[in-house]
Amino acid sequence: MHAMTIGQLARRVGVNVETIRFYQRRGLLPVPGQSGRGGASGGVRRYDEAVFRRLRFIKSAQAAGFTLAEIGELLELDASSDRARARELADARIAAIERTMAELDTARRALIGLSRQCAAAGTMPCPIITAFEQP
Amino acid sequence: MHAMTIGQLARRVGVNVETIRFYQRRGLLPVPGQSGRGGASGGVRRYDEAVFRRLRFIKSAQAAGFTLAEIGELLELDASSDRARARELADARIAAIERTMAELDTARRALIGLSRQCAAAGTMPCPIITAFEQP
DNA sequence: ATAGAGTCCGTACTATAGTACGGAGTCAAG
DNA sequence: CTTGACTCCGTACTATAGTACGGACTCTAT
Repeated sequence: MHAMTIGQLARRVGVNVETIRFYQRRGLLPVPGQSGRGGASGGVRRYDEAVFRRLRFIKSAQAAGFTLAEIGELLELDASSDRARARELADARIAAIERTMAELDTARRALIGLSRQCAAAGTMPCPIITAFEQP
Repeated sequence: MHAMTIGQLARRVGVNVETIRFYQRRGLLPVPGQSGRGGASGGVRRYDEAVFRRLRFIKSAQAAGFTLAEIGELLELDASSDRARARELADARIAAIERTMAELDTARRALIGLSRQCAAAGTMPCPIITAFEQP
């Protein structure tokens, strides 16, 4: 199941081929050597399970809200096994997530109330619009 | 309290002067006429309460997760009083917020568990790193 | 009346996360 | 042995939301 081409890898993880190349340029993914038997540098690069897992790692971490820069750092920590720093990053991310969630919840409650008011005809200026004019 | 300069307006709302100019270019804020007594087009533009409220609206809506494009639409709806469309936008935003919150909560729970595991020394490969290698 | 702060305006640049394009080379099947 | 799909690589472009810069002008206070 290993030794995929870039296209197979991309399909398997559900990303664009160009995205993989972009991650390579950013140093997030290794660039395997070409398997052009002979010499110089011809041939198609082959990707193994390790790269697959690494790419999946990037996508999971991204879903957790890490930026590519932070993910890069996590990947380096993997090599250096600096657990304290990894925990630091995780804790910072948890705090950021909690702040974001609180903000989103405020906005959500406000919008739900507004949508209901708006649905109930009668009030003349649209409450959704006017609500945001307050501080 | 009205008839502010752009800098006063910016300070009052807590944005950069350049940001106001940017919103003007995007058509989100009106560009008042210059008050250069005389003629042509010299002088400093003056901003009144209406612009202040509009700018505050933009910032509030943005905090609720609306993009500038959506905010532009909301502002146009204000003029046309298309309540159904405003409600549509609000409801779409509520749904998007709820999806985001669910995702963030999943990530948050995962990170909390990982951070705890990582803190409890013993496990050799850092769990924060390895966890993201799973699907 | 002159200095200094602030404004006007256009253009250019930043960050983040990709997407798209085009030519050259490679690989597998018919 | 050629066709067609895929890959390689560099460069360029996209979207979103601003920031920064520089010269000319205006306004206010001393």
